Amino acid sequence: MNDPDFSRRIRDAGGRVTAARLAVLRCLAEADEPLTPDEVLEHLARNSDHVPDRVTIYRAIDWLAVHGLVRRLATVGRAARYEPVEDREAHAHFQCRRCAQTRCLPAPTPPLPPLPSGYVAERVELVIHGLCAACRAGENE
Amino acid sequence: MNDPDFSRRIRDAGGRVTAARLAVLRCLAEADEPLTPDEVLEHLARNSDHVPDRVTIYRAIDWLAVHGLVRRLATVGRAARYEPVEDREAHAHFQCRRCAQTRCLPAPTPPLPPLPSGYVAERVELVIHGLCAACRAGENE
DNA sequence: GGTAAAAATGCAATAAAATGGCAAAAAGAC
DNA sequence: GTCTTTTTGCCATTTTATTGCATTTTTACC
Ligand SMILES: [Mn+2]
Ligand SMILES: [Mn+2]
Ligand SMILES: [Zn+2]
Ligand SMILES: [Zn+2]
Repeated sequence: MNDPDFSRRIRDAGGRVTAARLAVLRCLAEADEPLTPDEVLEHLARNSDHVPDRVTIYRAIDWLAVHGLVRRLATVGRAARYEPVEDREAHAHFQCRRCAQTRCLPAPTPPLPPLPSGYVAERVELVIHGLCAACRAGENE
Repeated sequence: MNDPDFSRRIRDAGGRVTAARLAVLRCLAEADEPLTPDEVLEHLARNSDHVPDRVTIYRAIDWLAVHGLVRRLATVGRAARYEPVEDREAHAHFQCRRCAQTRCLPAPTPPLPPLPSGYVAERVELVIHGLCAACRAGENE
């Protein structure tokens, strides 16, 4: 599956269309929640034919982020999480403090608050911290 | 300076009042922006008499966070950032993508959006990503 | 299709941030 | 001051990410 849209977006961003970039981008687009680089590697190891090196995944994600095809979320966990930048309006995320699950919420991002002079905003991010349904149910384990 | 209020809050939380906990809590309270554990260590190394071990700082911060005296922010950088939990209403933060400066904004946190059923929110966090005044000025360096 | 230049990759080494184990030290109750 | 429990310091280790460099892949051009 050599999705022509992914290829085009990479080419339009001025980069070379490589197996690693396509695989990473497709992986993030198919996931229904933001993934860590390691989770991307796991997914590719299970579902893909050619599995890129871990460093290549880091570099591919990084390139995609710098060129606006994916975005890195602010997280409380140790690992970074990424999601594809798509048509969908920017939205809020829920982060479970127990299992670190991060999931997209329907809520749109709130409006930009006033900033100190000279500061320029590029993105507004809303993070809800709490317990997911599963963790709440089994909290006393 | 053995601030009785900090001591009391630690004791009320059920812990022992130690030099490290007091120093870390005071450091975060005196800083005007959220700090990383390493920045706390630097501050203490410069301003304090007894400088705790790095691991002790991690453990003190962690204890303070678990007991609600400080809170950990969601960040895009690799290092965690903490700020004291004080009287002040929960507020938004600005994170500079170039220098990683994180600063408190006057804007209060927006209301909680609807969550999937079974999910419980404990905190709402608003993060503004962009460029700080200094980085914007010198962006082409 | 073949060739050359530029960009991307794999692999090993290294760095940054955080955590775990354990004996020694400090804190608090008496 | 003594005793018990908690905390600390030190060292080793883990997790996550980055860097250097030779090799491979991509793309532009013929
Ligand atoms: Mn999302
Ligand atoms: Mn703040
Ligand atoms: Zn959970
Ligand atoms: Zn800046």
